[in-house]
Parts: sequence; C-alpha cells; structure tokens
Amino acid sequence: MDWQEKLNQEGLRVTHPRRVVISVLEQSGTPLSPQAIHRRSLEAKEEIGLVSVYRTLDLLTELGLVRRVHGQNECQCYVLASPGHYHHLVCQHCGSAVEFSGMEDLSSLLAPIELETGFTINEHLLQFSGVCPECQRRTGYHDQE
Amino acid sequence: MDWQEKLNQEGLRVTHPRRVVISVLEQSGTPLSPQAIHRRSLEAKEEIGLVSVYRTLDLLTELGLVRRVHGQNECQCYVLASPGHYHHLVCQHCGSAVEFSGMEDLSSLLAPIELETGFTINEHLLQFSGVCPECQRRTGYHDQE
DNA sequence: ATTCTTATTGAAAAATATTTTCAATAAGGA
DNA sequence: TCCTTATTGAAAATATTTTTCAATAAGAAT
Repeated sequence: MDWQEKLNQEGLRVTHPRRVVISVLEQSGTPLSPQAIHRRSLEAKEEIGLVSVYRTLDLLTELGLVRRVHGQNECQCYVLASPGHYHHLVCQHCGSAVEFSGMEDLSSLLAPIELETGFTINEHLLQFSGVCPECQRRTGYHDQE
Repeated sequence: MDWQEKLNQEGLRVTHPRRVVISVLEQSGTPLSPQAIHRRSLEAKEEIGLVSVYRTLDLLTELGLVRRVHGQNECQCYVLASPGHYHHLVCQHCGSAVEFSGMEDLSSLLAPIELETGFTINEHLLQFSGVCPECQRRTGYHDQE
C-alpha cells in the first residue's frame, strides 16, 4: 500500500504540499530538517508553506510513513521509512543515509538489559554514523571528523 | 578523576554556573533540557544565566562529562555521564534515565554492517525507551503509550 | 594578601525555530 | 457541478538558541 492509499484509508486528503514533501524526501534519501525540505520545495518551484511542511511531517510520522532521525547536531530530521527497517546509517560527510538489515537479533540483546534494569523496553532508536563508500573514495577520509 | 580536576587539567575554571549545572544534574538523574536546568537553578536560589547553562552543557558534553539524550519529544536533554557507559534507557512515563552496560559487543555487530554497506562506522547512537520499574509498579502499565 | 591576566559571565539583541490562529482554498464525495 | 469540510498559508505569537560585548571573578603570580 502506498502513501496515497494510506491517506485515503484514514479519510485524509492527498494534497499538493503532501505530495511535495514526500517527493523531496524521495529525491533526497538523506534525513532533512523541516527547513531543508521547505527550501528544496522552493528550489523545485513547488511553493508550499513552511507550516505545511511541519504539519505534513507530523502527520506522516504519525502514520509511520516517515521516521524522525536524531543526529548529534541536527536533531529534527526526517527520512522516508522503508517498511520493516528501523535503523539508519548516516554519512558524516555528505549526509546520505541508508537503512540496513540484519539487526533483527537486537531484540535478543534486550532481555538481559530488561533483567538488569527492571525496565520494560518498548522502543529503540539506533543510528550509526560514519563515512559512505563514495566519500571514502572521493576524499580518502576514514576517521571521525 | 572528578569533573573539577578534569576542568583544571584542560586549563578551564571551576565557576559558580558550572557547579550549579552539575549539581542540578546530580540531583535529578533524569535528562533535563537547558531550560529545565535553568529553572531548577533559580528554584534553588542559585541564580545563573540561561546562556551559561547552554555554554556549560556544550562544554561538559565536549569533555564527556554529560551526555545528550534524545527523547521522542524533548530532543535536547542532558544527563550526567557515568564513565564507561554509553547507552540510555529512558522511561516513557516519568522521564527517568539510566545508563546500562553490557553492550560492549555492539561493536561486533558493526563488522557485518560495514561489509554490507561499505560504510566506515565511527559513531553510534542507541537509546531504548520503555517503562521503569517504579512506573510499572505505580501504574500497572507495561505497553507503549 | 594583593595584583594581574584572561577565561567566563550575564544582559540584551539578534537569529532561528516552532506553534497557533483563522479566513480562504481546494480535495473529493454526492 | 455543487457541497462539505479537511487543509492550506500568512501573520502573529511563542519558544529556543546564538552572538556580542562590557563587566566580573578564577586562579596564577607576586
């Protein structure tokens, strides 16, 4: 089910600003701040209001169509969610982000922590940062900035 | 080595605002926003400027004495760092945070990911959220909010 | 103790980010 | 094509963070 169907299903409308936000996120692949998304929409001559960007991101996050990513500095960024993947790997140089698989066993690490702390764990946020292959090739850069 | 020695070592001064910020964080145990820290300092009749709170948090984070924690809503919170522990578990009810150990082997998960993606991984951000034992007892609440 | 140097502070202003309000618009069913 | 109402965008309100700079105080030197 794509995002338009999802919206319909919820009785929500497929509007111009929503189309633009999704399109910008699709083009990017990188986590973007609301401001960055707005800027790019203007650059693409698709003029939408900043307020709508905020509202759209809230909505799409609610629906699970985009995810919020917390970097060390930029703290309010959003990426399109590929369903089933919940972890990000972000390049410190160019900002590109990929999702990766193979962390299904993370949940097996949870049990000992729940035991140690007495917490019930419901959610987690995992994000790696490093240098992507492109940037390694281009710059010969490997270490942390 | 305590924080005062650490500052001296770096040629930095042990000042009133820095003492107050650390003290507030010690009292709390919970991650606090710069504003919250400032508010509490005033309540404790230890009047310091909000600007100094920001600057102190930046500094202490730099020195690894406090860590920044990203909640789902509150996004700019800080807790005192227990050395050697790097991961947080935050209660969705009361906001209390603990650091936990036993994730040393997280780095062993990195290799396959580096192989899959071609990235060089330098940093990671890992945070669990759930319900702390206190809140479980008080409310009988276990599931995600 | 006192003086000196300079890191640090706090107030104000500037810059930036986010939320609220509300009349005007347009999505999509009838 | 009309109608209902979810949604938009502009402006204002609010909140957050950073910058600037003269005044202060930490701590080394005397």
